[in-house]
Amino acid sequence: MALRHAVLAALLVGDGSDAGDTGGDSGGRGEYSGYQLAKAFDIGVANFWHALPQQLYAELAKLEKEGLVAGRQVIQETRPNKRLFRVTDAGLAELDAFAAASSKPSFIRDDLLVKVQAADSVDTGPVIEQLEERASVAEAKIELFGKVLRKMRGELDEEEFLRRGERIGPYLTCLRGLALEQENREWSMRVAAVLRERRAAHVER
Amino acid sequence: MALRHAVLAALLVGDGSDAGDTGGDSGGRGEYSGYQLAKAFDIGVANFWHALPQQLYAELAKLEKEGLVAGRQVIQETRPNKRLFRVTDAGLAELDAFAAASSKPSFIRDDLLVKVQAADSVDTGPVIEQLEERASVAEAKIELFGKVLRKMRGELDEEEFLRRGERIGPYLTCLRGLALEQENREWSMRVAAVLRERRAAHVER
DNA sequence: TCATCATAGTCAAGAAAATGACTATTCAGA
DNA sequence: TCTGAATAGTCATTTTCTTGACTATGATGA
Repeated sequence: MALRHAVLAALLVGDGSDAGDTGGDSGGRGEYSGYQLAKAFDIGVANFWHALPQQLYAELAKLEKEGLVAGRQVIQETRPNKRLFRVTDAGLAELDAFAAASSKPSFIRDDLLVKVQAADSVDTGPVIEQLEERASVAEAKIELFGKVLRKMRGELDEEEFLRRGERIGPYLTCLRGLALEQENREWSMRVAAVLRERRAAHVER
Repeated sequence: MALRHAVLAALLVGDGSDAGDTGGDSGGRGEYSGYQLAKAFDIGVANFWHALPQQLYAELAKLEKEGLVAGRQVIQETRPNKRLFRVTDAGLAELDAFAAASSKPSFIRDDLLVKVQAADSVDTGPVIEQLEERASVAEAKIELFGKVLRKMRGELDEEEFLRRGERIGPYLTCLRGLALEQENREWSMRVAAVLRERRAAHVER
């Protein structure tokens, strides 16, 4: 019972879609199809919540049945039809209650760290490769986040934006993603270097 | 099929136990009871792999059935009897294969980040409290990790240890945990401050 | 023209994980 | 003497996740 809140939070951000009707302010609430949501999840929310598209579709269906989101069919001619969802007032109330309740400790699971933990007992060759691969993926994400952040804050500088901007939630979580990936890159590169040196020393010996 | 590798990696570290027999080198492999493993997981492995005690017991039983770990009964008079497990050669081979295979992308899930993402639409009061709570928990972990790292490297300084120390895997993962918690603390404090300021501005308005 | 990508989903089986309760014993402290 | 914490586990139910399919259409590129 927790993916639901991530979905609600992601839906709230709204916009970023190419959905025709920009008319009618819905109280800062956006509209997404399951498909769009899946993509938004991938780049934004994935920094703190991982989920597969199938889960999102299933969760949206459940949320609709419970009245926390409202869906409407959009018939398209050039594309398959889709259903757009927006958060209802009940959904907003649910999110508010969630925010007030105590948080579960954060949950992490990382194969690569397990491999590093076992580095003294296994062949480090492939592990080094994976660390370098990860560092370069992190690098790419860092650039992406930089762009996303610049776009979100527009003309304002960061301090200014955080003080007066409307809708800073996604900005703050994106900052976290950025810091995480920077840390990820630093650590991966350092560990790769350490393991490489030790391999070299081992061969010479 | 992945918790198993985290368990194997954790078992390899070994030692830290008060088990009587320190005689007989087992090739750098330690021995743990399920109970001890659960505690070791909590402080060490939990930085990159979260698991409940029940899962560990279940996984140890499976691993034993498959011959990847070997258990032996230890009869105790002052305490309930226990079973100690050590990784077998087959277990080591399994870990090695795992290390060589490609890694799944890391998996993260964090309630508090979901709340921050929704910060523009919910009451931020409780969220601020939770952020501050998290910062202080992170602070405590930072100190703990500092101690653990100092203990692991002994007399040597870090560079020296990473070059010549035996068993650096757990050290490297602990470094990661440290960096993660530092980042966690910085971010939590900053976000709490930003949200506080905005609340204040909102009231004045 | 054929292949493949992007859009927009749905379904079902099986593995894994979370939850919550339950059994025992010993030791320390109120 | 009673309570509660630490040690050392086990069991069963439910929920959640993962895996791997399958259905369509339109646009893009070779």
